Amino acid sequence: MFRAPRGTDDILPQDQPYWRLIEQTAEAVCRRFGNQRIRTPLFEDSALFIRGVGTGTDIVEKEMYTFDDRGGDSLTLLPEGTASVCRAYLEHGMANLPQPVRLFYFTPIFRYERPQAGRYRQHHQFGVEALGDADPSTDAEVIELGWRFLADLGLRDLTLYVNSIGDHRCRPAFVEALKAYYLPRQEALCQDCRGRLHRAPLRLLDCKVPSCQALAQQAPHTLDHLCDDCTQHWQRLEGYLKRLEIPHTVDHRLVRGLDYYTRTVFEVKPQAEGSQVTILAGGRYDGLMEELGGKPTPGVGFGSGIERMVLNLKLQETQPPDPLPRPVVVVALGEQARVEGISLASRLRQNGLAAVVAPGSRSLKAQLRYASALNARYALILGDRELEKGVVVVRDMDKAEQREVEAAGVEEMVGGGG
RNA sequence: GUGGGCGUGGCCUAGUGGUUAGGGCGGCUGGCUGUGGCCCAGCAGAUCGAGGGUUCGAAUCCCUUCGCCCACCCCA
Repeated sequence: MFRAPRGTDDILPQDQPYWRLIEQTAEAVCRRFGNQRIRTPLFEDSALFIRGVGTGTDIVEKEMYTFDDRGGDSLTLLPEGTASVCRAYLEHGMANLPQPVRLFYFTPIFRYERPQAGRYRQHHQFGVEALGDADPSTDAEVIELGWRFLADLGLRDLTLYVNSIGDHRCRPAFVEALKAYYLPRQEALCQDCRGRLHRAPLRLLDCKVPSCQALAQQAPHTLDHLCDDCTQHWQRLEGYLKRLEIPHTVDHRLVRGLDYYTRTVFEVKPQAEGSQVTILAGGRYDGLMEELGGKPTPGVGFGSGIERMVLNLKLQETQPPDPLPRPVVVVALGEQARVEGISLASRLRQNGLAAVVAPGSRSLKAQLRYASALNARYALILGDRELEKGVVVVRDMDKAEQREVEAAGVEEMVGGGG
């Protein structure tokens, strides 16, 4: 027996209402904010991600699905969404459009990691990017978009965490300050953190080991080490968020895993305790375009995990609307009637109704049972008698009433019930 | 990569060494020779994840392996 590969999932019909709700909500919010949809390929030149995401990151070091195609090119399944969108921006000269260019996308994301609750090797993200504007009002706009999206979805008890991690000018000094703080305290760090001290010092701040958390509490704050421009950017952003009445918590220990972030970073988590719970996260990435070979172009955006939103909707017992129409089921007795039944169903569908033909070679009883199981509004019964008289028996499955109707008049009879 | 839990028909599950592995849901058929939902009956469907071992005898005990889940790492 074949099974879906580890860490992948079939999204079955019963879950589609959740997905539809999320996608429709996202699209509606984007429309209101003036963001347009973009679809990029599922794989890209491997170098795009190596350059964009950063060579030191776990994603690049051990999580990418990379392969050589038959022409010898190294390709990689998207491990995140932003790099592709930036590539498209540069490739299509979007710098010539009014800035910022506001985009959104839905895409599968592939990362080779051990699956667990809320984490998959293939998951799906709704992402938003605003490209070409460095002003903090754009950060605020993107955060507002994400916040409205989650609110419209009906997710409750969410917390928005924000922080600024500075830019290429002030971050090096902060990292030095951080090291200066931690070096004399190495003894107290967990094994992982001793390694981080040299490889990824910022990550010391969000270690979950209690002893490390205690140290992180006292560690230098990024906000105290920002350069003037970054400070001003941060203060203006906070002002906008307050004016927009978007509740947020400043989290000094919020850093992000991808190298390209500058200044603003943010994350949204539900109250529920757990680890794989971030449902939306993003930030500003002013150096990314240049890194990808384009002219320096600022950008800010976020990604949100659709599976995690489905998870949370289910946890809080939100019932998504399920607009499945109740079908009309055609019940045919005998081959002659079947031919007519198939054509009758076809006519109904062309008139916009949902119509299915019950499986043949079954008794009337069994076909009606089938209609019942499909939650049919009407059963249309066709047998030799009806064929002779040129009628169809229309059975109302809810009222358990039925009557003969001229074959030509069936649509009207049944039209309102779909 | 590391640690823990769990693997019995499509789904849920009983069964902790002893005759043909039991039940529920779901599926199909029948209970009217042209009438559903309830009820009743029947049928199909499991080499008890796989391999090896212990034993007169293994779903049950031991070993190995694979898979799933959860957690760490990291992330949406």
